[in-house]
Amino acid sequence: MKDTSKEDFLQLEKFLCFSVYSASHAFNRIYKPLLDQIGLTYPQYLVMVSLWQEDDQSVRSIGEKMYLESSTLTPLLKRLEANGLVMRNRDPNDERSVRIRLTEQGKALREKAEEIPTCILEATGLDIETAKRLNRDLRALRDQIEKPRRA
Amino acid sequence: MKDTSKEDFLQLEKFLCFSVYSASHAFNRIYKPLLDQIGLTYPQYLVMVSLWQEDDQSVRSIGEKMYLESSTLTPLLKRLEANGLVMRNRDPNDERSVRIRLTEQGKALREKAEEIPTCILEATGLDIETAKRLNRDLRALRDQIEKPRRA
DNA sequence: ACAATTTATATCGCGCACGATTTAATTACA
DNA sequence: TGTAATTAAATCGTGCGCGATATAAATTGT
Repeated sequence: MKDTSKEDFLQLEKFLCFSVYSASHAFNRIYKPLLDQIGLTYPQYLVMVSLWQEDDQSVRSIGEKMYLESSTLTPLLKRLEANGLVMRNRDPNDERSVRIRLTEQGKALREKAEEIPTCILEATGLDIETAKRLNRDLRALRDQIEKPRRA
Repeated sequence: MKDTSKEDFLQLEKFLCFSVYSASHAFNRIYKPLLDQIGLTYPQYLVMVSLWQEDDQSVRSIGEKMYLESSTLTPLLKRLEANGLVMRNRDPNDERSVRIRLTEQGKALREKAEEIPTCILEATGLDIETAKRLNRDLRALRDQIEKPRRA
Protein backbone atom coordinates (compact mmCIF):
# COMPACT_ATOMS: atom_id res chain seq x y z
CA MET A 1 0.00 0.00 0.00
CA LYS A 2 1.47 3.29 -1.06
CA ASP A 3 -0.43 5.49 1.36
CA THR A 4 0.85 4.90 4.83
CA SER A 5 -1.48 6.32 7.44
CA LYS A 6 0.85 9.27 7.94
CA GLU A 7 0.99 10.10 4.24
CA ASP A 8 -2.72 9.62 4.10
CA PHE A 9 -3.17 12.08 6.89
CA LEU A 10 -1.29 14.76 5.02
CA GLN A 11 -3.61 14.89 2.05
CA LEU A 12 -5.17 18.30 1.93
CA GLU A 13 -8.49 16.85 0.87
CA LYS A 14 -8.62 14.82 4.07
CA PHE A 15 -8.58 17.97 6.16
CA LEU A 16 -12.07 18.91 7.21
CA CYS A 17 -10.82 22.41 7.90
CA PHE A 18 -9.73 22.73 4.28
CA SER A 19 -13.09 21.56 2.96
CA VAL A 20 -14.78 24.21 5.08
CA TYR A 21 -12.21 26.80 4.02
CA SER A 22 -12.56 26.11 0.31
CA ALA A 23 -16.35 25.75 0.45
CA SER A 24 -16.53 29.13 2.15
CA HIS A 25 -14.55 30.74 -0.66
CA ALA A 26 -16.67 28.92 -3.22
CA PHE A 27 -19.83 30.42 -1.71
CA ASN A 28 -18.22 33.82 -1.72
CA ARG A 29 -17.52 33.43 -5.41
CA ILE A 30 -20.99 32.40 -6.57
CA TYR A 31 -22.59 35.10 -4.49
CA LYS A 32 -20.35 37.80 -5.92
CA PRO A 33 -21.94 38.32 -9.34
CA LEU A 34 -25.40 38.39 -7.75
CA LEU A 35 -24.39 40.75 -4.96
CA ASP A 36 -22.52 43.03 -7.35
CA GLN A 37 -25.88 43.80 -8.91
CA ILE A 38 -27.20 45.18 -5.64
CA GLY A 39 -23.92 46.75 -4.56
CA LEU A 40 -23.16 44.56 -1.54
CA THR A 41 -20.19 42.44 -0.57
CA TYR A 42 -20.77 38.99 0.90
CA PRO A 43 -20.20 39.96 4.56
CA GLN A 44 -22.25 43.12 4.04
CA TYR A 45 -25.06 40.98 2.66
CA LEU A 46 -25.01 38.76 5.74
CA VAL A 47 -25.20 41.82 8.00
CA MET A 48 -28.14 43.11 5.96
CA VAL A 49 -29.88 39.74 6.27
CA SER A 50 -29.48 40.02 10.03
CA LEU A 51 -30.92 43.54 9.97
CA TRP A 52 -33.83 42.57 7.73
CA GLN A 53 -34.63 39.91 10.26
CA GLU A 54 -34.27 42.33 13.19
CA ASP A 55 -33.85 46.04 12.69
CA ASP A 56 -32.29 48.44 15.21
CA GLN A 57 -29.54 46.29 16.62
CA SER A 58 -26.41 47.29 18.49
CA VAL A 59 -23.01 46.62 16.95
CA ARG A 60 -22.47 44.18 19.78
CA SER A 61 -25.62 42.24 18.95
CA ILE A 62 -24.68 41.95 15.28
CA GLY A 63 -21.19 40.89 16.29
CA GLU A 64 -22.50 38.11 18.50
CA LYS A 65 -24.77 36.75 15.80
CA MET A 66 -22.13 36.93 13.10
CA TYR A 67 -19.16 35.95 15.29
CA LEU A 68 -17.30 39.11 14.31
CA GLU A 69 -15.32 41.68 16.28
CA SER A 70 -16.03 45.40 16.36
CA SER A 71 -12.75 45.88 14.50
CA THR A 72 -14.36 44.10 11.57
CA LEU A 73 -17.87 45.47 11.92
CA THR A 74 -17.21 49.16 12.50
CA PRO A 75 -15.62 49.78 9.10
CA LEU A 76 -18.12 47.49 7.36
CA LEU A 77 -21.06 49.33 8.92
CA LYS A 78 -19.53 52.67 8.01
CA ARG A 79 -19.42 51.52 4.41
CA LEU A 80 -23.08 50.47 4.58
CA GLU A 81 -23.82 53.91 6.04
CA ALA A 82 -21.83 55.63 3.31
CA ASN A 83 -23.91 53.69 0.77
CA GLY A 84 -27.10 54.93 2.41
CA LEU A 85 -28.34 51.56 3.64
CA VAL A 86 -28.08 52.03 7.41
CA MET A 87 -27.90 54.77 10.05
CA ARG A 88 -25.46 54.64 12.96
CA ASN A 89 -26.48 56.46 16.13
CA ARG A 90 -25.36 56.34 19.71
CA ASP A 91 -28.01 54.86 21.98
CA PRO A 92 -29.33 57.74 24.14
CA ASN A 93 -29.89 55.30 27.01
CA ASP A 94 -26.32 54.04 26.83
CA GLU A 95 -23.94 56.28 25.00
CA ARG A 96 -21.39 53.48 24.77
CA SER A 97 -23.40 51.48 22.29
CA VAL A 98 -24.24 52.32 18.70
CA ARG A 99 -27.60 51.34 17.25
CA ILE A 100 -27.75 50.29 13.62
CA ARG A 101 -31.01 51.00 11.84
CA LEU A 102 -32.03 50.40 8.25
CA THR A 103 -32.77 53.41 6.07
CA GLU A 104 -35.73 53.28 3.70
CA GLN A 105 -33.25 52.40 0.99
CA GLY A 106 -31.86 49.62 3.16
CA LYS A 107 -35.32 48.24 3.75
CA ALA A 108 -36.15 48.48 0.07
CA LEU A 109 -33.08 46.51 -0.90
CA ARG A 110 -34.62 43.45 0.72
CA GLU A 111 -36.98 42.96 -2.20
CA LYS A 112 -34.11 42.74 -4.65
CA ALA A 113 -32.13 40.46 -2.35
CA GLU A 114 -34.95 38.03 -1.80
CA GLU A 115 -34.45 36.06 -4.96
CA ILE A 116 -30.77 35.43 -4.32
CA PRO A 117 -30.96 32.39 -2.00
CA THR A 118 -32.99 30.46 -4.55
CA CYS A 119 -30.37 31.10 -7.24
CA ILE A 120 -27.70 29.91 -4.87
CA LEU A 121 -29.43 26.73 -3.74
CA GLU A 122 -29.78 25.89 -7.41
CA ALA A 123 -26.05 26.40 -8.01
CA THR A 124 -25.13 24.15 -5.11
CA GLY A 125 -26.99 21.29 -6.71
CA LEU A 126 -28.04 20.11 -3.27
CA ASP A 127 -31.36 18.55 -2.44
CA ILE A 128 -33.17 20.17 0.45
CA GLU A 129 -32.50 17.32 2.84
CA THR A 130 -28.74 17.29 2.34
CA ALA A 131 -28.65 21.08 2.60
CA LYS A 132 -30.53 20.95 5.89
CA ARG A 133 -28.32 18.23 7.30
CA LEU A 134 -25.16 20.05 6.26
CA ASN A 135 -26.46 23.23 7.80
CA ARG A 136 -27.30 21.49 11.06
CA ASP A 137 -23.95 19.70 11.25
CA LEU A 138 -21.97 22.85 10.48
CA ARG A 139 -23.82 24.89 13.09
CA ALA A 140 -23.15 22.20 15.65
CA LEU A 141 -19.49 22.13 14.64
CA ARG A 142 -19.14 25.90 14.88
CA ASP A 143 -20.95 26.06 18.21
CA GLN A 144 -18.78 23.29 19.61
CA ILE A 145 -15.66 25.17 18.56
CA GLU A 146 -16.92 28.53 19.80
CA LYS A 147 -18.29 27.20 23.07
CA PRO A 148 -15.08 27.57 25.09
CA ARG A 149 -14.55 31.02 23.57
CA ARG A 150 -17.89 32.32 24.75
CA ALA A 151 -17.87 30.73 28.18
CA MET B 1 -47.90 30.74 13.13
CA LYS B 2 -45.59 33.62 13.65
CA ASP B 3 -42.92 32.58 11.17
CA THR B 4 -44.31 33.00 7.71
CA SER B 5 -42.15 31.18 5.19
CA LYS B 6 -40.65 34.46 4.11
CA GLU B 7 -39.65 35.45 7.64
CA ASP B 8 -38.39 31.96 8.18
CA PHE B 9 -36.23 32.25 5.13
CA LEU B 10 -34.58 35.37 6.45
CA GLN B 11 -33.13 33.79 9.55
CA LEU B 12 -29.39 33.92 9.32
CA GLU B 13 -29.07 30.50 10.87
CA LYS B 14 -31.10 29.03 8.02
CA PHE B 15 -28.50 30.17 5.50
CA LEU B 16 -26.18 27.33 4.63
CA CYS B 17 -23.70 29.89 3.33
CA PHE B 18 -23.59 31.51 6.76
CA SER B 19 -22.99 28.21 8.51
CA VAL B 20 -20.05 27.57 6.21
CA TYR B 21 -18.84 31.14 6.64
CA SER B 22 -18.96 31.06 10.43
CA ALA B 23 -17.58 27.53 10.69
CA SER B 24 -14.65 28.61 8.55
CA HIS B 25 -13.88 31.47 10.92
CA ALA B 26 -14.30 29.15 13.88
CA PHE B 27 -11.68 26.80 12.46
CA ASN B 28 -9.38 29.72 11.84
CA ARG B 29 -9.72 30.71 15.47
CA ILE B 30 -8.96 27.34 17.07
CA TYR B 31 -6.01 26.80 14.78
CA LYS B 32 -4.52 30.20 15.58
CA PRO B 33 -3.02 29.51 19.04
CA LEU B 34 -1.53 26.24 17.76
CA LEU B 35 -0.15 27.77 14.59
CA ASP B 36 1.23 30.78 16.45
CA GLN B 37 3.57 28.36 18.15
CA ILE B 38 5.11 27.32 14.85
CA GLY B 39 4.93 30.76 13.28
CA LEU B 40 2.36 30.06 10.56
CA THR B 41 -0.95 31.61 9.64
CA TYR B 42 -3.87 29.38 8.75
CA PRO B 43 -3.59 29.79 4.94
CA GLN B 44 0.20 29.44 5.18
CA TYR B 45 -0.31 26.20 7.10
CA LEU B 46 -2.58 24.84 4.38
CA VAL B 47 0.03 25.68 1.73
CA MET B 48 2.69 23.93 3.80
CA VAL B 49 0.47 20.85 4.13
CA SER B 50 0.18 20.80 0.36
CA LEU B 51 3.98 21.08 0.03
CA TRP B 52 4.63 18.39 2.64
CA GLN B 53 2.41 16.16 0.59
CA GLU B 54 4.13 17.11 -2.67
CA ASP B 55 7.28 19.21 -2.74
CA ASP B 56 8.47 21.27 -5.71
CA GLN B 57 5.17 22.59 -7.04
CA SER B 58 4.49 25.55 -9.31
CA VAL B 59 2.49 28.47 -7.98
CA ARG B 60 -0.16 27.49 -10.47
CA SER B 61 -0.38 23.96 -9.09
CA ILE B 62 -0.74 25.18 -5.53
CA GLY B 63 -3.36 27.66 -6.67
CA GLU B 64 -5.42 24.96 -8.33
CA LYS B 65 -5.36 22.73 -5.28
CA MET B 66 -6.15 25.53 -2.87
CA TYR B 67 -8.57 27.42 -5.14
CA LEU B 68 -6.52 30.59 -4.79
CA GLU B 69 -5.32 33.20 -7.29
CA SER B 70 -1.70 34.17 -7.85
CA SER B 71 -2.58 37.57 -6.39
CA THR B 72 -3.18 35.79 -3.09
CA LEU B 73 -0.41 33.24 -3.31
CA THR B 74 2.50 35.37 -4.48
CA PRO B 75 2.65 37.54 -1.33
CA LEU B 76 1.90 34.56 0.93
CA LEU B 77 4.73 32.53 -0.63
CA LYS B 78 7.08 35.49 -0.34
CA ARG B 79 6.34 35.59 3.36
CA LEU B 80 7.04 31.86 3.67
CA GLU B 81 10.29 32.50 1.79
CA ALA B 82 11.17 35.41 4.09
CA ASN B 83 10.60 33.07 7.04
CA GLY B 84 13.02 30.56 5.53
CA LEU B 85 10.47 27.81 4.91
CA VAL B 86 10.44 27.69 1.09
CA MET B 87 12.54 28.68 -1.91
CA ARG B 88 11.07 30.39 -4.97
CA ASN B 89 12.85 29.85 -8.28
CA ARG B 90 11.90 30.26 -11.90
CA ASP B 91 11.58 26.94 -13.68
CA PRO B 92 14.55 26.71 -16.10
CA ASN B 93 12.37 24.73 -18.52
CA ASP B 94 9.67 27.37 -18.50
CA GLU B 95 10.73 30.73 -17.23
CA ARG B 96 7.12 31.78 -16.85
CA SER B 97 6.47 29.52 -13.90
CA VAL B 98 7.93 29.65 -10.41
CA ARG B 99 8.70 26.43 -8.55
CA ILE B 100 8.19 26.36 -4.81
CA ARG B 101 10.47 24.02 -2.88
CA LEU B 102 10.72 23.37 0.85
CA THR B 103 13.92 24.33 2.63
CA GLU B 104 15.35 21.98 5.23
CA GLN B 105 13.69 24.18 7.81
CA GLY B 106 10.40 23.90 5.94
CA LYS B 107 10.68 20.11 5.87
CA ALA B 108 11.61 20.00 9.54
CA LEU B 109 8.55 22.00 10.52
CA ARG B 110 6.39 19.07 9.49
CA GLU B 111 7.30 17.17 12.67
CA LYS B 112 6.02 19.97 14.84
CA ALA B 113 2.88 20.39 12.74
CA GLU B 114 1.97 16.75 12.79
CA GLU B 115 0.26 16.79 16.15
CA ILE B 116 -2.02 19.68 15.28
CA PRO B 117 -4.83 17.84 13.43
CA THR B 118 -5.38 15.56 16.40
CA CYS B 119 -5.77 18.52 18.74
CA ILE B 120 -8.25 20.04 16.33
CA LEU B 121 -10.36 16.96 15.82
CA GLU B 122 -10.64 16.78 19.58
CA ALA B 123 -11.83 20.40 19.78
CA THR B 124 -14.51 19.80 17.16
CA GLY B 125 -16.05 17.12 19.32
CA LEU B 126 -16.93 15.18 16.18
CA ASP B 127 -16.88 11.44 15.88
CA ILE B 128 -14.87 10.14 12.95
CA GLU B 129 -17.92 9.13 10.95
CA THR B 130 -19.61 12.53 11.13
CA ALA B 131 -16.32 14.24 10.32
CA LYS B 132 -15.85 12.06 7.25
CA ARG B 133 -19.40 12.60 6.06
CA LEU B 134 -19.14 16.36 6.55
CA ASN B 135 -15.84 16.39 4.70
CA ARG B 136 -17.31 14.43 1.80
CA ASP B 137 -20.44 16.57 1.58
CA LEU B 138 -18.48 19.81 1.71
CA ARG B 139 -16.05 18.72 -0.97
CA ALA B 140 -18.98 17.76 -3.18
CA LEU B 141 -20.60 21.11 -2.50
CA ARG B 142 -17.43 23.03 -3.32
CA ASP B 143 -16.77 21.04 -6.46
CA GLN B 144 -20.32 21.54 -7.63
CA ILE B 145 -19.99 25.29 -7.14
CA GLU B 146 -16.54 25.48 -8.72
CA LYS B 147 -17.38 23.22 -11.64
CA PRO B 148 -18.70 25.93 -13.97
CA ARG B 149 -15.75 28.14 -13.00
CA ARG B 150 -13.19 25.57 -14.07
CA ALA B 151 -14.90 24.41 -17.22
C1' DA C 1 -19.83 60.31 46.01
C1' DC C 2 -15.98 58.46 43.86
C1' DA C 3 -12.24 55.44 42.47
C1' DA C 4 -11.74 50.94 40.22
C1' DT C 5 -13.54 47.91 37.03
C1' DT C 6 -16.17 46.61 33.22
C1' DT C 7 -18.36 47.36 28.80
C1' DA C 8 -19.05 49.22 23.90
C1' DT C 9 -17.06 50.92 20.16
C1' DA C 10 -13.22 52.65 17.47
C1' DT C 11 -8.39 52.63 15.62
C1' DC C 12 -4.22 50.52 13.85
C1' DG C 13 -1.25 47.11 11.66
C1' DC C 14 -0.95 42.82 9.32
C1' DG C 15 -2.33 39.15 6.35
C1' DC C 16 -5.45 37.21 3.39
C1' DA C 17 -8.61 37.11 -1.02
C1' DC C 18 -10.04 38.75 -5.21
C1' DG C 19 -10.68 41.31 -9.75
C1' DA C 20 -8.30 44.02 -13.04
C1' DT C 21 -4.19 44.92 -15.12
C1' DT C 22 0.74 44.34 -16.39
C1' DT C 23 4.94 41.99 -17.84
C1' DA C 24 7.42 38.42 -19.66
C1' DA C 25 7.80 33.89 -21.66
C1' DT C 26 5.92 30.30 -24.54
C1' DT C 27 3.03 28.46 -28.11
C1' DA C 28 0.22 28.59 -32.26
C1' DC C 29 -0.18 29.29 -36.80
C1' DA C 30 -0.37 32.04 -41.04
C1' DT D 1 9.81 33.06 -39.45
C1' DG D 2 7.47 36.37 -37.32
C1' DT D 3 3.26 37.98 -35.25
C1' DA D 4 -0.75 36.95 -32.63
C1' DA D 5 -2.67 34.53 -28.90
C1' DT D 6 -2.06 32.22 -24.66
C1' DT D 7 -0.06 31.31 -20.25
C1' DA D 8 2.30 32.23 -15.53
C1' DA D 9 3.34 35.40 -12.05
C1' DA D 10 3.31 39.71 -10.17
C1' DT D 11 1.25 44.23 -8.91
C1' DC D 12 -2.37 47.29 -7.33
C1' DG D 13 -6.58 48.74 -4.98
C1' DT D 14 -10.46 47.43 -2.00
C1' DG D 15 -12.58 44.99 1.67
C1' DC D 16 -12.61 41.79 5.16
C1' DG D 17 -11.01 39.65 9.86
C1' DC D 18 -8.44 39.72 13.89
C1' DG D 19 -5.43 40.96 17.99
C1' DA D 20 -3.79 44.74 20.55
C1' DT D 21 -4.75 49.00 22.12
C1' DA D 22 -7.33 53.35 23.03
C1' DT D 23 -11.26 56.06 24.56
C1' DA D 24 -15.25 57.05 26.71
C1' DA D 25 -19.37 55.76 29.17
C1' DA D 26 -21.62 52.96 32.60
C1' DT D 27 -21.45 50.01 36.70
C1' DT D 28 -19.61 48.31 41.00
C1' DG D 29 -17.98 48.52 45.58
C1' DT D 30 -16.96 51.12 49.46
